[in-house]
Amino acid sequence: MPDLNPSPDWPGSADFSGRLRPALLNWFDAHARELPWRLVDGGGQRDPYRVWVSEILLQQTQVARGRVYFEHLTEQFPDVRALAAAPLEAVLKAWEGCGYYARARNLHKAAKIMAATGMPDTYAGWLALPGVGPYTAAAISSLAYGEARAVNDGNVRRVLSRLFAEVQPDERWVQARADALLDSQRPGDWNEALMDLGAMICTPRTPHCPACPLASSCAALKSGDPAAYPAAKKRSPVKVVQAVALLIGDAQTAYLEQRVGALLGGLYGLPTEIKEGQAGEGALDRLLTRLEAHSPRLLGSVSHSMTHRQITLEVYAAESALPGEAVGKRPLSRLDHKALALLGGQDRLL
DNA sequence: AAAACGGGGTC
DNA sequence: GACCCAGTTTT
Repeated sequence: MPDLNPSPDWPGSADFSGRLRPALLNWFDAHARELPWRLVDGGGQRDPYRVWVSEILLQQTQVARGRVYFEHLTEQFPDVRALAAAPLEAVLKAWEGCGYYARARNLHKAAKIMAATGMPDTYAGWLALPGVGPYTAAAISSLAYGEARAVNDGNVRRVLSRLFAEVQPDERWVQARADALLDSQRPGDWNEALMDLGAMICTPRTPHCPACPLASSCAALKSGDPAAYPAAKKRSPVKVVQAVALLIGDAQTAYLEQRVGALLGGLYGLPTEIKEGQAGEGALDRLLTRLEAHSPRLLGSVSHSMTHRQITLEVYAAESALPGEAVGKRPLSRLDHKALALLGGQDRLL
C-alpha cells in the first residue's frame, strides 16, 4: 500500500495527543505519588503557599530530600506572614544543608513582598517574584490555580526527548512540545503526571518501559535504546581551591563571620582566606592580621567537594580577643561543619 | 549562550 | 567518577 499522505497519527497530531492524554492521566490517577504539598483542603484546593515553598525547595533537589526540608519549613513557618516576619537567618538555619542558598534568600525576600502586596494568582504575577522562574511560575499557576501552563523541568525534558526521540532537545523545543501536549482541562494533574512518570518510570539510567503507559507511543523505545535519550549536558570543570581558616575558640563557641556574595551568602563560618599563587603563604598572615590573632597552630586539614569546586581547607587554632558565639545557633555550610569537627566537638549535622 | 550556584543520590 | 536532581540568576 503506497502511503502518500502523512499519517493522521504523526507525533504532534491531534490524534496522537488525544491518545496520550488519557493514557497518562489514567496512569497518574492510579499511581500518583503521595506528597505533603499535594494535600488539598475541603474544597479540593491546594494551599498556594505550600505549593510555592515546595517548588522552591525542589529546584535541583530530589523529592526525597526536599520533603524533609518541606516538613521542617512549613512547621516552623506555616504561612507567608510567618515567613515574612522571621529573620533571614532563621530561614537560612532551616535551609541549612539543603544547598543553593540563594533559594532561601529569595524565598524570604518574596515572602516580604507578598506580605506587603498580597499573593499573586497568575503565572505572570508569580514570575515577577524573586526566585520564581518559568518552571516555578508554571508549576504554581497550574497546580494551585488551574492555569493552563506547561512545566519544563528535568523530568519533562527526559520524557519528551524519549517520546519523540530527540537526542539533543533545546529548551525551546521542550517548551513547545510541552505546551502542545498539555491537557488544558487538567493542567496541574498533567504536569504532575509527566513529572511522576519521569521520576518513577522514565528514569535516567534504566527506564522501566514495560510499566510505561506511553510505551506504545514512544519513539525512543522503538529505536531500541531509550536510555540514550537525551544526551548528557556539558559540565563545567571543577575548580580546585586551597584556603586557610582560623578557629578562635572551640567547636561550640567560636568567632564566626557571615559570608557575603553568591557562594554560601548569608551563612556563617570560620574566618577564611583563599591561598593565591603557588606557595600560598600569605593567606595565614592575612588572616592573623585581620583578626589581630597570634600563636597559630595547625589543627588539621579538611576537604570538601561542591558541584563546581574542590576545596581543601587548612584549619588553624589561634588566640585573639575577638568574641566567640554559640556555633549551633548559626546556619553553617558543610565545609564549616567539617572544619569544626576537627576539634572533636559533637557536630550533629555530620 | 554560558557560568555560577550545594549537596546528596545513584549506578 | 559521571551524571542527575520539580531551576534561577548573573555574566
